[in-house]
Amino acid sequence: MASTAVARRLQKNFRAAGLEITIEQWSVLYHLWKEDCLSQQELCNRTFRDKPSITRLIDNLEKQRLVKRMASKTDRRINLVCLTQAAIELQDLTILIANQTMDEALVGISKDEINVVKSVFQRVYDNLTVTVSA
Amino acid sequence: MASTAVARRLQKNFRAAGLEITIEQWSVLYHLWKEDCLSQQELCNRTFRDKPSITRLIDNLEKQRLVKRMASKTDRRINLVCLTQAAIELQDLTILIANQTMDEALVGISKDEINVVKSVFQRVYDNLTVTVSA
DNA sequence: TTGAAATAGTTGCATAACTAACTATATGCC
DNA sequence: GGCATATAGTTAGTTATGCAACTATTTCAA
Repeated sequence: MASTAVARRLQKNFRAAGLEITIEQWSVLYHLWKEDCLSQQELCNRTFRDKPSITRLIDNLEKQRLVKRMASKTDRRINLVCLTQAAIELQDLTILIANQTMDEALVGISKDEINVVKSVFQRVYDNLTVTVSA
Repeated sequence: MASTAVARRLQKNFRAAGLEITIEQWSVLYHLWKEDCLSQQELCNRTFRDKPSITRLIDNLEKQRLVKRMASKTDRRINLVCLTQAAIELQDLTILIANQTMDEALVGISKDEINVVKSVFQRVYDNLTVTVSA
């Protein structure tokens, strides 16, 4: 319920600022702002989504002219997903809104507590996803 | 990513046990096991979902003959959602699987850490949803 | 070198979420 | 009594997720 509440609030704050992107689309853009022109597979890994989800998120981002698929020159199976100028211009405002939303959510919560939560979640993630090699 | 990993693992464990229910359906049943024959609105409140989501979850649960909508005798606007015998029989097994899944997820995590996480999430939830009355 | 297996991406189908608009019933004030 | 308003639930449209099956391309080993 807490995570749903945060997601709803972030979406609401995007809309209030006139931004027509979903938080899922934003999470893809976020990784492209850190490193542009990633393959769809690399976006799957970094956003923890499966391939069909990324295919359709990129479809919608392309419709909104926020990214473009570019064929890789070295491997013809690969699409590189690259930001458009419009998407580059969204970066500062959306990250500001995301930070403000986290501030709203984290009122009264200490750095130490946040670190405990992060550490617990990392271990939960590892418990369920790290495979032991023989 | 941690919460998605837990959700995926729980769904996988349900399937492995031959259970054809989604975790969203399970979360509705969970509240009905605690108190049967709730209105759809009450299920909205308890599961933190909106009304259309509950309408369709109940549609699907009815198709699978796990719940029945019964007209309220005191207020004709209200559907009471009641468990069938088949759903009552699912309770023990699914709660066992859910507990086992949490055990898998929480390996190496202390009670104190869990309490910090719960407390932080309660405050995040309150920060975003509790409205101050004048 | 050729053919099996691996990798990258897409499509189809089912379920679920959010918003907005809608119907039906109940409440309450004048 | 009658009308405005509130409440309970449904429907329609868009986006997103998971799974399975599919195509295209690359890799690698017999």
